[in-house]
Amino acid sequence: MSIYDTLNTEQREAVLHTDGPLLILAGAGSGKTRVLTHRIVYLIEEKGINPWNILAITFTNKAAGEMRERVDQLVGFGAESIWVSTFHSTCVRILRRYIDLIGYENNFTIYDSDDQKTLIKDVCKLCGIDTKVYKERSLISAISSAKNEMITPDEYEMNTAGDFAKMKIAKVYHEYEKQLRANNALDFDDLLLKTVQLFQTQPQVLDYYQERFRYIMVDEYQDTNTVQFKLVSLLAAKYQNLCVVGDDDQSIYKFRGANIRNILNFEKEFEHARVIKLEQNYRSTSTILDAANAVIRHNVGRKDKTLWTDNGEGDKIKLCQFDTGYDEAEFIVGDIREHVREGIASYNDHAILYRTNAQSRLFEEKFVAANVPYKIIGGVNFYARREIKDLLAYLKTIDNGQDDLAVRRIINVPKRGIGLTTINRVQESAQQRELGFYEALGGLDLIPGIGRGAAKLESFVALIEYFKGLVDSVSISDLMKEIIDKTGYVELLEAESNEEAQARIENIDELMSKIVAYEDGCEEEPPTLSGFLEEVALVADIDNLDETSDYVVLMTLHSAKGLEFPHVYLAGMEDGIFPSYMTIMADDPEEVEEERRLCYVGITRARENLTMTFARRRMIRGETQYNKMSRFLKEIPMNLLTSGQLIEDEKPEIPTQQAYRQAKASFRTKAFSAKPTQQFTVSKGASLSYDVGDRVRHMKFGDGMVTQITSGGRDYEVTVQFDQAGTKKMFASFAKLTKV
DNA sequence: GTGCCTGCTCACGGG
DNA sequence: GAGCAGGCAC
Repeated sequence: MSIYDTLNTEQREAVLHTDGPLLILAGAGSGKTRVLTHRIVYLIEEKGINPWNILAITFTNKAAGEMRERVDQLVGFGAESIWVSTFHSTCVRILRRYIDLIGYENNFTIYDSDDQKTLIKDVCKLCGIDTKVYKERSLISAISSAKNEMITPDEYEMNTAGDFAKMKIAKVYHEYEKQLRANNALDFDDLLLKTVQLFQTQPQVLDYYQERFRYIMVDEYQDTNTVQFKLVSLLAAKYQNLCVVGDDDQSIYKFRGANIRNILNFEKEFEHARVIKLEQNYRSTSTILDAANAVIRHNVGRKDKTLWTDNGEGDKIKLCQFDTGYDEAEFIVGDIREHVREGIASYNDHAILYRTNAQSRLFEEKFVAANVPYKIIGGVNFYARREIKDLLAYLKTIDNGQDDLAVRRIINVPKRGIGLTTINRVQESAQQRELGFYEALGGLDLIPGIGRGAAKLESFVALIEYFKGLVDSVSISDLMKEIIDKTGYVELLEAESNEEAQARIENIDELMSKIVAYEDGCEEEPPTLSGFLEEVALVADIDNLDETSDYVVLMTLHSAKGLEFPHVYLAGMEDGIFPSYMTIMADDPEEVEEERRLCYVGITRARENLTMTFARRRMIRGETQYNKMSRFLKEIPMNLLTSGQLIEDEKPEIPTQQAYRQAKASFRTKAFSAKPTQQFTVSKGASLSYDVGDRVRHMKFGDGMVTQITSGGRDYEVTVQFDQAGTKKMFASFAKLTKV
């Protein structure tokens, strides 16, 4: 009996098909990871392939680590020389070796989205672009999609077709690229794009990697974008041994460029590609699976497949409605506590999934109050915190003096009396002399008007040079200790002696232990500063999930991809939240389809129990919103559901005639009562051009009907039932509603 | 040059 | 509800 006997027919077929292109359409829970690991083992043990010749690309570092571990358990030796990593890590490794061939230095810096934003701001200032008209966010996303589609600034410029806005974007794109290059920095998209450009312009490098990676496997293929596809095609062009695994129904990253055509057209791109479908689900009960199938069936243009299972029917899916998000959180936390108390399950058997990170807050409150261990994945990234970014900027400055952003971040942190004026003078002088910012500090006497600032700048340079002198002789952790010591960073925080400063110090301690952990666990022979900074740049929040710790996990539906839990709660199942307001309002029906796929992902995370919850009203950014139950819930057949809380047919959200009268009456009594304080509001209210029952228009939410107007102190609180956006409560003076 | 206040904008997802 | 730019006083 061999390890391959445990696979089903299709799985075995996929494992044994080693040569030539192969597309595995693997439904949720169909054992694709098992197939991939067994395939690697088969290549090594049965086909005698050198592990060195195998490349496996996963979606997260965590998945990469797990895959290596599993292969390691199955093969005698050599697992460590298989190259298993994410697209981004793979590219960084290649670029660190060869990027000098396309005009960068090999110790380039990786810019995260914060750095990107800072740089774009600078660029806009430089190009005289008003960021009120052209939002940084949209500029970044325009540039990012261009890069994902491998459109260079020049090409972008040629395709503007006289479109004024596009010409502006082209200008920004040009300048942004110039600055990145000057800073010897790459953004996330560049990591992929530059690697493709490297391969396209340096045939000898491409040939080296084609020879090296004779067998290539790509997981989560449905979420690859155009440039990733190009990368894989280039690498696989010679030997054609490319195996991709994906599920078009789980494609949820269109917003960051994922191109679903990569999976739908695989057979066209790679002729003679073998296609194998894995449709048997080993994870969930049939009830859960039926619900998932029922939901996803509403999408058009998907590869036809139906998941089935011979797991039992299991429990029905619990559907619970609550008054507020607060009640929702309380119920879920209580439910989990009960499971644990009854010994049915442990904390880490439970996951709470939601659409947006902001939803985690209510849960956090309740978990703290209930003293239940929990872990929130995502939200504010550890490495995005100010103190961490500051200290890392020191490391970046020491590692790559060309990274102007890093230098400017720390030149006056902690405060050393170098103000904006001085910094701007240096900046100007640097530009004129075509030097980097830090370089320009070398010739202070050449900078006009620098005056008293010069001495301060000099001592800053001396400090950095001192650190640079340490790099080769001390470890990264010792270097960091020295930075903290010499700058007095922690000392200053200690002096503040408040809770916030204390939290920052704790974060710095955590950074120190992360550095030490890197040094201990580093695979590269001597741990390098660049190596550490790169690991920091490429970690995902989900990489920090530890399944062996006993805590309830909270995360977004996006983060949950690839995971599974016995008990899953899908919270906030409301139109406007999930599917999100933006996608409902979008003209493109594809947007709601992507949300539906996300729902499918969520449902299929559950092994035994699924609970879906929604609230009638909930506070969103300080505003009370009234949402209808999610359209996705209505797509689930009734016979699969049970109501944990009272559920009738959906409660009509539009108040009855009677309620109208009541609302109107209460408006009148309030408005015309004799209380002097309210007299004042009457005069205000008299200017309202609409009344209960009127149709009004809102700039963002569109048209709707006023259902209630109440006096809320200085202003009127108006409740409007919008045609598209649901019911919203807002202050009259802010809402700027017009009668239609 | 620094620190504080205010008002404004922005809130979907992430390597 | 939060973070940030810009204005202002010191």
